[in-house]
Amino acid sequence: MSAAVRRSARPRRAPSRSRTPVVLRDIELSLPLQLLKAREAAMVRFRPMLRRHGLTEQQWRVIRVLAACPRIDASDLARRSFLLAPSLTRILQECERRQMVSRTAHGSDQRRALFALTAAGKRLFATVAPDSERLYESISAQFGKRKLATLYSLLAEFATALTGAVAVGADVPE
Amino acid sequence: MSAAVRRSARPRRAPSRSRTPVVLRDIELSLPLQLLKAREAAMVRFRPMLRRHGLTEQQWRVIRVLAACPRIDASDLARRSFLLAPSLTRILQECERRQMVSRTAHGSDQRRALFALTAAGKRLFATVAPDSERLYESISAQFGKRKLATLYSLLAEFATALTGAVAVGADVPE
DNA sequence: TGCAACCAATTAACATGTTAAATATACTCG
DNA sequence: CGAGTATATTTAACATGTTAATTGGTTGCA
Repeated sequence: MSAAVRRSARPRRAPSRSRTPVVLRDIELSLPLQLLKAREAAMVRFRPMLRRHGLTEQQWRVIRVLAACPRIDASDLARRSFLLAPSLTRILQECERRQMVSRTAHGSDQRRALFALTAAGKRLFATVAPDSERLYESISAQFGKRKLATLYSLLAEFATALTGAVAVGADVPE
Repeated sequence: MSAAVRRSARPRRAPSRSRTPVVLRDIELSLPLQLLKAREAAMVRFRPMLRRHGLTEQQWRVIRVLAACPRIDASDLARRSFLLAPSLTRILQECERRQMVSRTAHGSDQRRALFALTAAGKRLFATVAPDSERLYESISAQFGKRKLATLYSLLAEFATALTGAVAVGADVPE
């Protein structure tokens, strides 16, 4: 309240916009932060389910990609699961140790390694996938399929606008 | 090419949708992943700038909040900077060590600690903020202010729809 | 052929994310 | 007042994020 008193005692001036004070826009207008919050709102639902299956979010991303792309090399796997190479190295080591993923040599290029789901890995995927679908559907229903589609579209546009335009893309083959 | 040959040799069938195979929707339809990609598209621009100033993304989040809320306690700071308490503990320790942030006791509640920017912390903020604004403006211009506003709005709706509805909110005062 | 530039994957080092447990202080109600 | 409960912060332990450096293998080309 004393603030209000002091305010009325101050000389009036136009509603800001005169100087350029060293005041950053409110942190609520940080897009990275809002993207993080939205992501966390979703992950809060997925994480406990994955945890019950003994998986981290990133391990599950790897398994999902491997379920769709058998015998993929580490670089492609990193690109598709959107993980950095050092993270992927550790994750794959753990997945191999737990016999979910197998590694084989790449015939012609000895630098590369090829990865695939083991039988146990496939079983795990088949077990987790329905739970994942259920959660996704419930989120989709709660938020609205229409709005969800719009959101996807805007996110893709945003990523394209920022990366595609400056050729920072992750998808430049050959 | 041999794949194309084999494909044409296969018996034709309706475009799926008959059984319910253990095939999760394509990973490109993972909202958490798309949110992460969009966020990364933006962070790729901010990180090098922050790094030049010797800051991590999270340290900068803390400093921004402190610049707007002098003398805030750790719980509020965690909420507003969207950091988990253990992360915040470590970040604040480092910020104190570097004399950017000071810690004082909370008069009535000895459990709490109050934090504020030091003079050096304020100078740092004043130095970094304009760079941050510039990058934000360039992103805003590149993506389009109209679309950016729509995106913000959808993200907020999404977070509210998912957390507000189940009272997982982070903002329940008193 | 041989070396220089390049490339895939890993390692290193440090910061943060995530969950659970520990510590210390505050509150509450008998 | 005091045991029991709740809250604020920290610590612990492990997984991942981030950048830089390293290790082996490949390729182009003199």
